[in-house]
Amino acid sequence: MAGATRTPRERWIEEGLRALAEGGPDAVRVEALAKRLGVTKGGFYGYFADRDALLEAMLDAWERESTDEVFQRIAEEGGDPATRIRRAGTLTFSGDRLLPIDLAVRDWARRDEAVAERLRRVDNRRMALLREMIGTFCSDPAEVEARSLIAFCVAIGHHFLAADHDGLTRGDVLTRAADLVLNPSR
Amino acid sequence: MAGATRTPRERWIEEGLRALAEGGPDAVRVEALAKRLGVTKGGFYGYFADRDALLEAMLDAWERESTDEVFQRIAEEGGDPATRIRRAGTLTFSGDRLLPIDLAVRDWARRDEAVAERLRRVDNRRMALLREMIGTFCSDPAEVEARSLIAFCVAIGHHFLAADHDGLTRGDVLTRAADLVLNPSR
DNA sequence: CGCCACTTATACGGGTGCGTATAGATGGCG
DNA sequence: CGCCATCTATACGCACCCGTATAAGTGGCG
Repeated sequence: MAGATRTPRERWIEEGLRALAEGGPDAVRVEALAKRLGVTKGGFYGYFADRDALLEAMLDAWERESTDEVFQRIAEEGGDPATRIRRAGTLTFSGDRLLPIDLAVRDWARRDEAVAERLRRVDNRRMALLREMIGTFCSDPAEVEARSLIAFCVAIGHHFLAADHDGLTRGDVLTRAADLVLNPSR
Repeated sequence: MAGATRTPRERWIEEGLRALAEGGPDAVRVEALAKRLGVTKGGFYGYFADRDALLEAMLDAWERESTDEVFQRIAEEGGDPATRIRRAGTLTFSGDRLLPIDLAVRDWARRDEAVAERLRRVDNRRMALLREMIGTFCSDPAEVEARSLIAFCVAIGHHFLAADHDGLTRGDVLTRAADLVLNPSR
């Protein structure tokens, strides 16, 4: 039918990331992506050797997007330490786009060593940012590391928690928790 | 070949949970389980209407095992608040058995509302325990909630983190983090 | 021992998905 | 206009998996 409308490589990657976010790696199926793109899988194998090649390309895109781009925007804008930490968290863990992908990758990494290696690179850059920020008000290196780990764990972990908070909203409790972790006087 | 060796319902559930822990819900396949059990799927449908029935039974078993049994053992043994929190964490999140299942269920719950509902029940019981323990040294309800959330998020979240700690081990940092969260003087 | 209930093996139809092969359609470019 | 590279549709073989039907094997019990 078509031939006019090209379906470039990037579109396959983007649709793959969407599938990953919604259903995990097992949901990334060539024929399903093709259907959502309105084409058949005919052209897919012109861009990718096989399904694994797509998964690699997806991880490449995710890794770049969730480190370089985020860090660039953090650097451009300014603000005090706590504000910058919150902004980094917002950029990475809020948008409807990156967050679900991030969570899916984390679960994926538990079963695939290559994915775990990529996640390590990403997380180490984020932890470096946290250390830098928290180091501005905390001098004990061990405590800096502990507070950084706590902040990171809360930012990610709360998405895996289903508990209620007895009248309080999750947002309320998170705000209070951030005060405890990111406030020198506590 | 056999007929002597029965493959009771519980064995299917157990093998299903193992598959869930290793590969997520999509890895729970009737024929694959049968192969690992050394039988064919012939007998499976005598115990379960279909694959979904097995998944339900698996979740039933997990829910009971990770609440009632853990809480019973916590109650039997004693100890001060912080010790009991740590013991609860140890029972649930350490053993090689329950932990991977727990993490897999958490990711599963992001995509299945019925699973999320079960997880909510489990997490609420765990949060209640945390509140009780932390309430013994902290009087502000909002702070109790915040500290409880932090403790829970760290216990779960650190398994989804791949960051290194610059000379320190993850265990070192976790110990320090626990001090910060579970210590009244901090 | 010999029957019966229970468990299991085997075979089948239907469905989905991967990767390949091949033919058809399109748009740019000479 | 007409050719060619590029993208696309279709069809195929293979493999996996679900759920069902049916036959064969086992142990317990009379």
